[in-house]
Amino acid sequence: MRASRYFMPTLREVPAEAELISHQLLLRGGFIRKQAAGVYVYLPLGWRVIRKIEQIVREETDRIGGIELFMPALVPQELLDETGRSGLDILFRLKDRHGRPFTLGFTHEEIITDIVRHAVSSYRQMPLLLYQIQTKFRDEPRPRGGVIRAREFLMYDAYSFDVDEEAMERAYQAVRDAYLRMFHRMGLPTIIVEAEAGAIGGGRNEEYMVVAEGGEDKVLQCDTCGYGANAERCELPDPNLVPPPINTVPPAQKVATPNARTVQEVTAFLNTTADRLVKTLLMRVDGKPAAAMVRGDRELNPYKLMHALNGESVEMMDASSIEQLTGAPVGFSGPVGLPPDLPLLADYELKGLQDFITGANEADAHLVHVCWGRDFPEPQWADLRVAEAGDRCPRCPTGTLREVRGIEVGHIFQLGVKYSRAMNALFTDAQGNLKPILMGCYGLGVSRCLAAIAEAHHDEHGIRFPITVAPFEVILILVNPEDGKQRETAEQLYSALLQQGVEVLYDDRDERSGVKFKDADLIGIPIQVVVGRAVQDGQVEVRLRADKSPQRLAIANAPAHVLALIDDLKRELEPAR
RNA sequence: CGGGGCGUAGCGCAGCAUGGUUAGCGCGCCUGCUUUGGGUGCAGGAGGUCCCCGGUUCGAAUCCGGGCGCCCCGACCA
Repeated sequence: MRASRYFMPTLREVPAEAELISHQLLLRGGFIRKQAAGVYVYLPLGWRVIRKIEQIVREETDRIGGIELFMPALVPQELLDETGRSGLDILFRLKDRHGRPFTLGFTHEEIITDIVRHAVSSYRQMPLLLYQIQTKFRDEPRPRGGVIRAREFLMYDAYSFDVDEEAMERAYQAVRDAYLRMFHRMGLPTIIVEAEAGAIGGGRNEEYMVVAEGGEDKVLQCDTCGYGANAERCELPDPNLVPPPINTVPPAQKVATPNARTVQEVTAFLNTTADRLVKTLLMRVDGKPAAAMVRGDRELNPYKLMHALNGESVEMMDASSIEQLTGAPVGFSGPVGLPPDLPLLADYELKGLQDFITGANEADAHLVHVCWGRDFPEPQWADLRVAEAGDRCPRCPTGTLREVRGIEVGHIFQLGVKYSRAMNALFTDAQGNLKPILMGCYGLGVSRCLAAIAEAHHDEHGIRFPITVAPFEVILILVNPEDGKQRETAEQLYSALLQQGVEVLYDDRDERSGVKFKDADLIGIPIQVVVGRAVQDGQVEVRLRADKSPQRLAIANAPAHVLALIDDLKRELEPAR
C-alpha cells in the first residue's frame, strides 16, 4: 500500500476528549474516530487490526470444532421476554413501522437458544459449538476509554451445547484453552480470574484480564497460590474471630448526632475511628428487603449478600423505603429495633467486634456501646465485604492478596440449564428421557482488544503492535522522494516485498522525513525499512519499532532479511505454527 | 442517576468576571519559493450558524432562562 494513496489521518495533537493512553494513541494514529459517545468509526488502519484479531479468534475456535454463523443485531423483544431480560436498562429499544418492539442485540443467548431448540432434539447432535462475530449494542450508563467501553462494539460470542455436566465442562475447558491461545497470539498477556456473572447469570465463570493501569476493573491476586478474582467477586475467608467479652461494656446509649450521616461525619462528630463504627445497609435481594452490616471502614459487596441469600438480583433500597422500614432517614440505620422478620446479615469480621457505634433508626441519633447478641439478636454471619489489597487469600493458608487493575477482554460462563430451561430447549437422551440442553457461553471483546493491545504495547512515541495484529508488517520509509536514487531503491524494494507476500505500507508521501518517522512510530508497524542517504553506499536500514536499533544492509539482501525478521517475530507469538 | 468541568475554524486553545472595531493565536489545509535523517523556514491565502432556542439591550461569543452534546469522578456495567 502506498501511503500517498492511503487514508490514514494522523493527528499531531492529543484530542481533549481522550484520557487513556490507548484512546489517545488510537485517535492520533488514525485508527478510530468518535461519532457519538461510545460510538466509533474504525478507520482503515484500525479496521485492519480488527480483521486480524477476528482471524485469530476464528482460527482458534475452528481448531476446537467451532462453527461460525451470523445472527441478527435486530432482536424481537418477545424473545427476551422468555428469559425475563427484556427489561434491562442497557437495552437499546426501537419499534418497527407496525409498532412491534425490537431491541438491538446486547448478547445473543436467546437467539442462539431459539435456533437450537428448533433444530436440535437428539443427544446425537451434540456436542455443538457455534460462534459469531457481531456488533453488540449496550446503552452503557457511562461509555469511557474510547473503544474500551463503547455502546456499539464488536464482540465474538460462542455458545456450547452439551448433553451433560461433564460434556459441558469439557467444552468449557476447550474454549478456556483456546482463549489462552488467542490472547497469546495477539500478544496480549492475560490472567484468568474468577468473576461475577452479571446479567448473563449461570454458574462457574471466569474473566480474562489484561493487566493495565488504565483498566477499569479491580483484580485481586494471591501472592502465593495464584488465585485471582475480580474485586466484585473475590471471596474472603472466615477469620473465625473470637467475640470479645461484653460483661464490662456499658449499656447501649443513644447520642445526638445532628446531620451526621456518613461514616466520615459520624466519626468526626463522635471523635472516633471508622473501625469502631458498624454500617447497616438496607438492600433488596430478589425484591425482598434485607439488612447487611459491615465495619465502617469497609465496603459491602452486594453480590456477596445476594449469594448469601441465594438470590439472583440485588439492589440498594431507595430512600423512602428505608425510611418506611427503619423509621429514620438514610444515614441513621442500625440493627437495633429492626423488624424481626427482616433478614439481618453481618460480615464475618464483626464477630470479633463488640462495643461499637451504629445508627439509632432515628433521625440525628446514633447508638454507642452496641453489642450483638445483647442489644439485637446475633446476625447471620457471612462473607460480605469487598476484598482489598492486604486481605488474606481465601484459597491458601499463607497468601496475601494484592490489587492490580485490568481490562476485561474475555468472559466465559457455564450457563447450565438457565436458558435452555427458560426457553424449553430440550433433547432426548440415549435412554429416551427429555432433558434440557447444557449450555456455555463465551464472549471476547474484539474491539476492546484493539484498545487493550495499544494499552499493553506502547511507548512515548506511539503504539508498538505485535506483528500478529499489526495493520502492516513492514513500513518502508522513503526519506527523500526528490532523490532519484532513493526513490528508485524504495520502489524496487516495495515490489520485491510485495512479491514475497509481505504486508508493506510504503511511505512515498511528499512529506518531510521527520513527519514520516513520527507517523511510523505512532502507528506502530513493527518493522521499519528506511531508504535514505545510505543508498549512496548501496545500503538501507532495517530496524524494529520495539527497540529502534538500526541495522544497515546491502539493498539486495534487505528483502530476505525482512522476511526472516517477520518470521522471527511471528514465531515468538505463534510457536506451534 | 448524583458531583465536577467543557462546548469559539479540521485539531489544541485564548477572548467571556467589566456587552461595543472586521472574533484571535498555534498546529493542520491551499499557493509560491526554500528545505530534505525526527512534525523545516519565509511570504501570501482559504476556512467560523462563537452548540441550539428564547430573553435583556441601541448592541450579545460575552449577561439571564431553558435545552442539547461531550469529558472526568462516583453509582452502574458483559
